[in-house]
Amino acid sequence: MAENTGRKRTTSEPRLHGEMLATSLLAFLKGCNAYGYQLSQQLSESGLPQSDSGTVYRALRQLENSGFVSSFWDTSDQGPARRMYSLTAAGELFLRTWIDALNRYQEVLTGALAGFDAPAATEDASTEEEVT
Amino acid sequence: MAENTGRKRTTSEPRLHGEMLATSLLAFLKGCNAYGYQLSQQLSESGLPQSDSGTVYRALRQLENSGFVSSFWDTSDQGPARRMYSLTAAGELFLRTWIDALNRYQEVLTGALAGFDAPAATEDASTEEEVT
DNA sequence: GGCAGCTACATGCAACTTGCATATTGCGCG
DNA sequence: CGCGCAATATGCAAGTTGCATGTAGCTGCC
Repeated sequence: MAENTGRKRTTSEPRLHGEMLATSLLAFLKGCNAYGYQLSQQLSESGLPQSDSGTVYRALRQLENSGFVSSFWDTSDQGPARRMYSLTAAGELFLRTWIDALNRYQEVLTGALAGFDAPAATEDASTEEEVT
Repeated sequence: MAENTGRKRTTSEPRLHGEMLATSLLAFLKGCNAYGYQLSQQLSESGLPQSDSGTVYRALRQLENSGFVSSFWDTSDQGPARRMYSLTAAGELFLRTWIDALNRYQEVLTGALAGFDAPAATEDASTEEEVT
């Protein structure tokens, strides 16, 4: 049974992944160093969509390959060894650049809504001016 | 020539794709109906990262499969037929929901920056300041 | 001791996505 | 007519992801 493995088209809730996951991780690492399990849990409590822990670990490895984070094995504490991650200078720069692009993106989205809520000749008419 | 097909790891600039591409398209369609070629060009001028036209066409088809846009062939004008897209009610709802999630996402990112510039008691902050 | 359960990380697999090149069709133009 | 643009579509290889599962170390508990 269960001949559906690795499905993507099911009706499961959306998951955080890709660049948004990567940059969220960078953002958390800017606050303080952390390891994967911890970051995975912070994401769960962040109000963002849920993320898969396997995807989180793989995202961290990719960020390391890209030089945006660095890691070392931490065996100083009890329990299984943890891979501690910290943000690099390149990672910080990338994060800032991303936030810039994000602002443009958000302008596109909210700009569309503004045009909707104020109908009446939304052709090329810039109706409102700055009235101070 | 060019025995590199389908590469991904080359040093090309980042491209807009995935959910951010999809929602940008929805946003543009909220302003007015349009066809793929047009949307692809609007994206080029939007200040967002570049996007591949093939990816744009496929994104529009997926949005249609998901019920977020609808389309019909427009042969009213000269030139090759165009597939005109328009936003559906479901698409509008999805767009609003996405924008909500986006705001949380942006709080995470900018919150990290703020916490960095103003370091002080985050969680379990060792409140041991200079106590003499 | 035995062993369930947690922490922490990792991976196999099928389905899905994507960048680039290329194909197709209809039209205007010199 | 041949050329190029407008407009859409697709083939392919490489990359990405959700889910399940596997590994290993430690703790609690009887």
